[in-house]
Amino acid sequence: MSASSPNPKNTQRERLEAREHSILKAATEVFTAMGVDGTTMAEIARRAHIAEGTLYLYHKTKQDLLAVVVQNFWAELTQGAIEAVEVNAPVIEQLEQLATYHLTALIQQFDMVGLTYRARLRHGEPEYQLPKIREYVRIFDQIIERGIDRKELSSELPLWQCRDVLYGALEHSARTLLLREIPFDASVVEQLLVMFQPYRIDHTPKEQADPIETSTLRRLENIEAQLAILLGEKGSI
Amino acid sequence: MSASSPNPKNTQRERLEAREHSILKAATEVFTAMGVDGTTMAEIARRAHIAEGTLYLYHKTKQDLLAVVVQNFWAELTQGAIEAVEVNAPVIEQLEQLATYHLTALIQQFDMVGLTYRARLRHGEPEYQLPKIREYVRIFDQIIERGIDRKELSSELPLWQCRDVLYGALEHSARTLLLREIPFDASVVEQLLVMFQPYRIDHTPKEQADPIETSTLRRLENIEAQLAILLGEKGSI
Amino acid sequence: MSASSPNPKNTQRERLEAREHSILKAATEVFTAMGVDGTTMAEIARRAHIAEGTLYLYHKTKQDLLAVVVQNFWAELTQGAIEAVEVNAPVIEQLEQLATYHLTALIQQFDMVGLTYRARLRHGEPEYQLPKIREYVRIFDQIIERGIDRKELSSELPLWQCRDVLYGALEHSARTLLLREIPFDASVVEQLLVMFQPYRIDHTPKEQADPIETSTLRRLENIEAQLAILLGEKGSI
Amino acid sequence: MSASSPNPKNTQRERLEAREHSILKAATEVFTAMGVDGTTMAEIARRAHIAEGTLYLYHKTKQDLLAVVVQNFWAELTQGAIEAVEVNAPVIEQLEQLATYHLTALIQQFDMVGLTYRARLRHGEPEYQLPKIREYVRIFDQIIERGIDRKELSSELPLWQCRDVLYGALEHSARTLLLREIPFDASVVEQLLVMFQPYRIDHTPKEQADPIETSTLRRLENIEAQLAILLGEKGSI
DNA sequence: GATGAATGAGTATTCATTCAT
DNA sequence: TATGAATGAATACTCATTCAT
Repeated sequence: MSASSPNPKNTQRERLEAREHSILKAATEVFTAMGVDGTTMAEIARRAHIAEGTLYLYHKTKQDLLAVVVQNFWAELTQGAIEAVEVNAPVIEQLEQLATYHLTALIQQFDMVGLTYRARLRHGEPEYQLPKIREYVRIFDQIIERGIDRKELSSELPLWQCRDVLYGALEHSARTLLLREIPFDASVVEQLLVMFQPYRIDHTPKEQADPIETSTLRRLENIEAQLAILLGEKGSI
Repeated sequence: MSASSPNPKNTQRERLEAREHSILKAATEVFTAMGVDGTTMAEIARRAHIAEGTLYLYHKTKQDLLAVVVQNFWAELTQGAIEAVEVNAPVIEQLEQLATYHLTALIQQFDMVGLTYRARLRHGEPEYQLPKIREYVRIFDQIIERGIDRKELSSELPLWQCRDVLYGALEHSARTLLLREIPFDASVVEQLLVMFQPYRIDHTPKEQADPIETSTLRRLENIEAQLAILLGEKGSI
Repeated sequence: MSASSPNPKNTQRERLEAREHSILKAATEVFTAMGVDGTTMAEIARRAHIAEGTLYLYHKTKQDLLAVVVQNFWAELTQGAIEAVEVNAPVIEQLEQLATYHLTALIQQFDMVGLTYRARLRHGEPEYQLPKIREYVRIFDQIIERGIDRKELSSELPLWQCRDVLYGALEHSARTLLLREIPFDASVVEQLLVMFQPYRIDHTPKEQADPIETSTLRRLENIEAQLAILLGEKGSI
Repeated sequence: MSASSPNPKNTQRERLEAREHSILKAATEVFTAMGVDGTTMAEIARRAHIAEGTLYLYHKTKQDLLAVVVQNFWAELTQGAIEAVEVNAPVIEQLEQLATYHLTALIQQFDMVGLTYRARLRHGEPEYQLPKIREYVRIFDQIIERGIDRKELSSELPLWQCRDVLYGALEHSARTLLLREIPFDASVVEQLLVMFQPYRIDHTPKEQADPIETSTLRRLENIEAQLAILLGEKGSI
C-alpha cells in the first residue's frame, strides 16, 4: 500500500461490494414489486446494470438470491429493533417499543413477509429456517431475560408461547391494517401487552410464596430440563 | 334410470356434482402435496379421472381452481367451528373452544394456510379477500356479540383488534408448534384468553386464580403430553 | 363406421402418423445437416410445421428424438439389405452383395454414422446399444448360418471376429472414400472377401484365380469409374 | 536458479513448457472422463492450476485445445507403434506387431477415438484432417514399402484399400471387444493378416510372370499416375 | 358436455470467450 | 504473461390454456 493511495486494494473489493449491493437492491425492488414468480433474473440484472450471467457469480440460484434478499431484510429489521428499544426503560415499555416497531415496520414492508414464506421452501424440507430471523427473534427473548434478571417479570413467563402470540398477532394485524388502509393502530399493541400482566412483579412487599410450592417448582424445572434433553431441543427457534 | 327413481332429473346433476367433488378432492390433494407451483392441471385431471380440457369446464383457470379449493377449506373449517362451540356455555369457554378448534385444525392442515396466501394474489390487486374466510371469522364475532348480549362481556371490547390478535397468534403458533413437532399446546390458548380478562363482567365475585399456580398446572399437562410423545403416542392429540 | 367413409377412425390416427413421420423427416434433415449440437428443437419444429411443444408430445427429449432418428435409419438399412441379398445365390456372393450394399449406403448417408455414435451415449452408461443395429447385424449372421447349413462354409468360421472386421472395414472405407470423393470402390469389398477364403468349402475343384490378374482387372474397372467421374458422371455409382 | 545453471534462459521456457504440459494433461483427463460437451474450460483450468484466462494464452479455443489433445494422442501412439515394430522381422510379422499394438492401444484408450471424431468437425467444413493421424498411418505404409523393397510383398498390393480395411476393422473390433468386456483377442489380428496372403511373394523359384502381362501392368501404372494428377490427389490420407 | 392433441409464450442457467488490471 | 470477473448469447423444456372433433 503506497502512501499515495490510502487503500489501493480496496478499489477492487469496493467495486465488488458495490455490485453486490446494487444486486441486492435491484432484487429486493423487483421481488417486492412483482412477487417471486413475476420476477425475472433478466429484470434484476437490468436494474442492477449488470449482465445476466454476472448475477450467477454472486448468487447461484434465483432461490438463493431470494433467500439473501430476505435475510437482508431481517438483518436490517434486527438493527432497527435494537435501536428502537431503550435498554434502561422498564421492560414492559421495552416490549411496547419492540411491538410498536415491529408492527410499524411490517406495515411498511409487508411484501417481505410473503417473500419470507417463499424463501423458506427448500428442496421439499418442510421448513427451512432463515438464520437471520432467529437473530431477530432473540431480541424479544433478551428483553424478557432482562426483565427476569431485574425482577420485573416472573421467571414463570412461558417464553415461546408469548413470543408466538406476540409475533403472530402483530404480523396478522399488520396484514389486516393494510387491508383496511389504516397506517397504524396502537391499540393492537396495547391488547397484547395485557398478556404480560400476570407475570409482572409488583415491588411492593407481599407475602412469600409457599415454600412447598416453591420446591414443587424446582422439581418441575428439573423434569423439564431433562425432557428438553430427551427431545433433543428439536425445532426450537 | 327407472321410472321409479324419485328424482330422475338429478341423475345428470348428480353426475356433475360428483365430478365437481372429485375435481376438488384431487386438486386439494395435489395442491397440498406439491405446492402451487409443483401442481399441474394435468396431474389434477389424472387424479380426478377426467380429461385436462374438462377441468376448464368447471374452473376457468388454475388460480380459480386454487381459490375454490381454499374456499372449500374455509367453508369446512367454518362448519367444524360451529360444531365445536357450545352456544350455551359461558362465552369465555366458547372462545376457548373456538381457539382450541382453530389451533388444532391448523396444525393438522397447515398446508392450506400457505395455499390461502397464494390464492389471495390476484393480478396485481394487492389483496383479494376470500369470502369464505369472512364467514369463518364471523363465528368469532358472533361469540363476542353473544357475550355482550348476555352481559358477560363489556361492549368496550375492541372487536377486530382482539380478532386479529387471536387468529394471528394461533396461526403463528400452529406454525411453530409444527416446527417443534409438538402436536398441540393448550397453554397458547390460555395465554390468549388472558386478553379478554379486562372485558369480563364477573357476576359472582370470586378469587382470582393464582397465575403461578395455574401455569404450574399447565406445565404439568405439557409434560404429560410430551411424555406421551416419548412413549410413542406421537401424533395423537 | 359408415359406408360413406371407409376408415373414419383412421382419419385421426393417420394424422398422428403423418405428423410423426414429418417430425422424423425434419429431424433427420436437421440433425444430418447441422450435427447434433447445431440442431435446435425449434428448427425441427419449424421444418415439421408444428409447434415446439408438440415435438415433446412425440418425443420426450432431444436425445430421444435423436435415438429414434438413428433407429429409423438402421431399420431402413435393414430393409434395404434384405432386398439386396439374393437368398439363393452362393453365400459368398450374398456376402459380396451385403458388403456392397453396406458400403454404398454408408457412403451416401455417412452423417448417420456420426449420429449413431452420439445417440449411443446414455446417462453415463458407457454404451447403449441401439436395438435396430442388432437387427441389421443379424443379416450378416444369417448369411453365414445359411452358408454353414448349405455346407458352403466351414462351421469353424469365427463369427463375430469376421463380422467386426467386415463392418469396421466398410465403415472406415466409406469414410475415406468420401474424403477422397470417390463414390464407390469395389476393390474394398473384394479385399474383404478374401477373409472368407479359408472357410470356403469348394465342391467343384477349380483353379484358384490369379490374384494379380484379378487385381489388374479390378484396377481397370476403377480407372473406368474414375474416368466416368472426370467426364461429369460424378455421383452415379 | 543460480548463475551456475547451464541454461538460465530455459528457466522461463521450461516454465512455459511445464504449463503447456499440465494443461494438456488436465485437458486430456477431463475430455476423456466427461466427454466433449461435459468438459468446461473452467474445469480444465482448475485441474491445471491456472486461471481460466490463461488457457486462452495457450489455446485459442476449446476446439483447438481438443484438437491438440487429440494430436498429442496420435503422436504418442505413433511413438509407441514405432517401438512396437521390429524393422528386421519379416514384414508380415511387422504387420502383425502393428495390428496388435493398435488394437491393444485402442482398447485401453478408446475414449480418444470418440474425441478424434469430434475434433475433426470444423465450422461446417466437412472434415478437418488431423496431421498427426497421417503420420501414424504412415507407419503402415512404411512397412508395406519395406516389404515391397525386400520382395516380400507384391507391388500389386492395393495400399490404401488394405490400410482402410486394417484400421477400420481394428477400430471397430476394439469397440466391440470393449463392449463384450474382452481385454484382447488375437484372432482378430489373425483374421486380418489373411488379407495379405495373396500378395506374399514366395521365394521358392517359380515361373516368371508373363512379359506381356508385365508390360500391361506398366501401362496401367502410367495411366493411374496420370489420373491421380488429374484428380489432384484430393483427400488422400 | 367431454376429450386430449396442439399450442407457444416464457426463463433460468451455462459457459466459451474477452479484457481491464 | 497471468488473472478471474464480466459478459451475453443461446436453448431445451414446461404447462396453462384453447379448440377441433
